[in-house]
Amino acid sequence: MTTARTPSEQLTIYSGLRDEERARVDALATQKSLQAHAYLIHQHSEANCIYMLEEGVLIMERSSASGRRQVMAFIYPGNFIGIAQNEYYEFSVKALTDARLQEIPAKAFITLQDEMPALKENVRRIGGNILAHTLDQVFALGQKKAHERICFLLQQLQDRKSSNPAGMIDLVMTRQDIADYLGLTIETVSRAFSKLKREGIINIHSAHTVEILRPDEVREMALSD
Amino acid sequence: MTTARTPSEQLTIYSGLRDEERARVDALATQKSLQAHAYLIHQHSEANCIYMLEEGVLIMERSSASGRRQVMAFIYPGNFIGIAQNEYYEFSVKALTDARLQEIPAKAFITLQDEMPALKENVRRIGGNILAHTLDQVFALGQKKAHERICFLLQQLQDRKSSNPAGMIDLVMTRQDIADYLGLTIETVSRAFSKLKREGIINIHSAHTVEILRPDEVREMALSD
DNA sequence: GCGACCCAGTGACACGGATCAATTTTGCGG
DNA sequence: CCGCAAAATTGATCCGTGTCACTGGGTCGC
Repeated sequence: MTTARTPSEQLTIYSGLRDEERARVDALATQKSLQAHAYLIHQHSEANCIYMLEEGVLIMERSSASGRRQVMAFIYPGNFIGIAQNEYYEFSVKALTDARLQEIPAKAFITLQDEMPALKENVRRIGGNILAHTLDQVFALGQKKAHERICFLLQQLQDRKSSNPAGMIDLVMTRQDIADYLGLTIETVSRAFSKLKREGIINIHSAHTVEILRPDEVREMALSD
Repeated sequence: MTTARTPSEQLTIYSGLRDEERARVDALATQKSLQAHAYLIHQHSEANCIYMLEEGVLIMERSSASGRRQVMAFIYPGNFIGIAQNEYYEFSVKALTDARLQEIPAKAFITLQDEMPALKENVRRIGGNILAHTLDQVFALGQKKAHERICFLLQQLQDRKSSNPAGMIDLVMTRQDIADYLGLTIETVSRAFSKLKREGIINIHSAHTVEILRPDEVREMALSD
């Protein structure tokens, strides 16, 4: 979803649940941890579990037979995986950093929703947010130029609570990951960053740390409505 | 979703419901009809209803302040609108032809799901299909060349039961609609069609009727995994 | 501390798609 | 059936991004 639609308090499956209800959800969950570069999900595998990320950053990607790769999302703490899934995952999920997450069996989770309307409602809304995010991405890929797509990404990262204050953004992912997320090549990503820096819109402290100097212009270019 | 994932029988909110359950859903619905070019939904309006299309073809689009337009989907009979929506619609929906649809108040529909797990499950799966479709579109826009995107669209239209037999496809939409769906210009769309025709992959009977001559090659180019 | 490797940045050039312009075709109202 | 307007096609040219090649910098292992 775009910035304006993002509520300041993060929506989770627990939102608005009573303590005993939370306990029932927690009872289904098991802790899981993941090392950097390890895979959590392989494309086309059965969608047996849903996941909630607690710490670290993951990347969701799809690769085609012809070897092309599209990054669908970067996943940050508080985000969910597999919540709007049918029989099979249609993407892989890999850790960019060491990560810690909760794993919940999909079947049991779905059953539990039948008894807990509040939980069902949370899931529904999370699903809505995921779709909204994906539609924003469609707009960016279909309509935006390279430097605007970069702003689209920067704005998304900025909007996540995990980002540092004062417009400093930590780019955990590589240029290749960014390129595959935005439908560009690494060279074009690099040049777009340079262009934004030349124009004084951002500052590049290191390849993985950029600072937004003119947030209004970044937001303007990122917008899709 | 891609072809392989499309079940031959169409998933609706009624799938697997008992007669008396269907009746309860139907009790919420009101018939609505729409003339060609009329709007059903305006971007940013409150998401009060969900819709099921019974007849005709609709287009789902988003326009930005800068005047750019992205078509998110073409909607055919049996498809749903607004089922994975949060507070506001983030797109407009317009009729391409005269259309007839069922309108169901969102609030009541959500409440009804609390009492009917089978209904809830249908909605969940429809939501999953919508997301899958949107992820396919992300892949196409991010990774595919013009003529491959055209095949992507042709394959989608082919997969809908409403299309005529034997590879004949009726393009209800204009070249501009196609261009805005695929992130191209009308000229590029036109040239891509010509190229596919030149190569003997399709035949163009009229601007709005194309025939797929080599279905395997079309599918191959349309695939995203 | 040195070399190897990986990642990022940049320049030269190529190419696909956008833009601009002209023409043809289609669809529709009279 | 004719005439007009809108839609689609086609050609010429331009521009943004991709491709290829090279360089620099950071990191890790030895």
